[in-house]
Amino acid sequence: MPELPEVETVRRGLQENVVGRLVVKVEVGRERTVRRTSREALIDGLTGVQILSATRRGKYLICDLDSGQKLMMHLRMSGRLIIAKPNSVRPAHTHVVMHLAKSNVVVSELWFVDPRTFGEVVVFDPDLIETQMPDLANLGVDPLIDEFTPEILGELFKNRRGNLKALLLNQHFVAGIGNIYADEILHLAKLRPDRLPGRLTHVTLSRLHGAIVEVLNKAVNAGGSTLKDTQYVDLDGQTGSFQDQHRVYGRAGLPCLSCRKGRILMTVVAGRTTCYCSACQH
DNA sequence: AACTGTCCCTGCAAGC
DNA sequence: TGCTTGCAGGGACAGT
Repeated sequence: MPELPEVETVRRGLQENVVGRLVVKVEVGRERTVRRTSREALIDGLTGVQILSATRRGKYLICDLDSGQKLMMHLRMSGRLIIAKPNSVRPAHTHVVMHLAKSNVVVSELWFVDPRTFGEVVVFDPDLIETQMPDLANLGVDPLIDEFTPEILGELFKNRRGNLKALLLNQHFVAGIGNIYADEILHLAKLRPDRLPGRLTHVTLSRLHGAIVEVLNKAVNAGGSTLKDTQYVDLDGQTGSFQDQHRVYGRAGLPCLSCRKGRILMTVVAGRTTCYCSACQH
């Protein structure tokens, strides 16, 4: 599933292939992908507009447009952004197509492909972010962009109920972590996913902080994770390779690669399938 | 206020 | 073999 490392890999592809291009034509297939506004709003907001930047916050992709508006794209479960030559055969579930020009020559198409249709594409006015994009406006700390220290993590977790995994998954605290990386982070930090976050010691908070930064950075360097069911690929259709470094996700019943004593258990925590080591996570 | 459960949607795999 | 069923999951929203 696209989480922070996959979205960052896609962002780099946008930087390379889309920034500086002029959108000359926009097609919207399924209206559900543009449900936050409308088909007309997306077409009007993008046609004849130049894309100036490609940034990321958590799992959100945001592009500055020369109209003063911003483009937001979210891949959610199964969304993919693909760069293609003009008039190529499109895969099933291609819901938005942007025709991109360089020096007034159409050079490529950007496809938003999304089988499960949870993803979305929207053009919004940055002055209205609080009302139009409350989820984006209230996003938590991005661990690879914002200042992020064990102390900041401690402040975020102070007096919280629930469990560690639920907090890691909550985008209002730390932004960008999904189910796979939450499990990998907790395993590296040697913390049980159902552990209560109330009074973590400074040492524990430092370990968790270090694990968040390390896992996310390593995954970005590996181009993200491509799983069997979701077929995540970057803008050029390349798969990621971090799945080869997963130590708990998808390894239920197998021995722990870290401590070599425990087995990887599969349970449900925070309503999500959760894998952790029976021996080395406390 | 802050947490948990349900829903949205499709493709795939397991089971009968 | 061919159907049905269940599961996967990010985030909004409803419920507690």
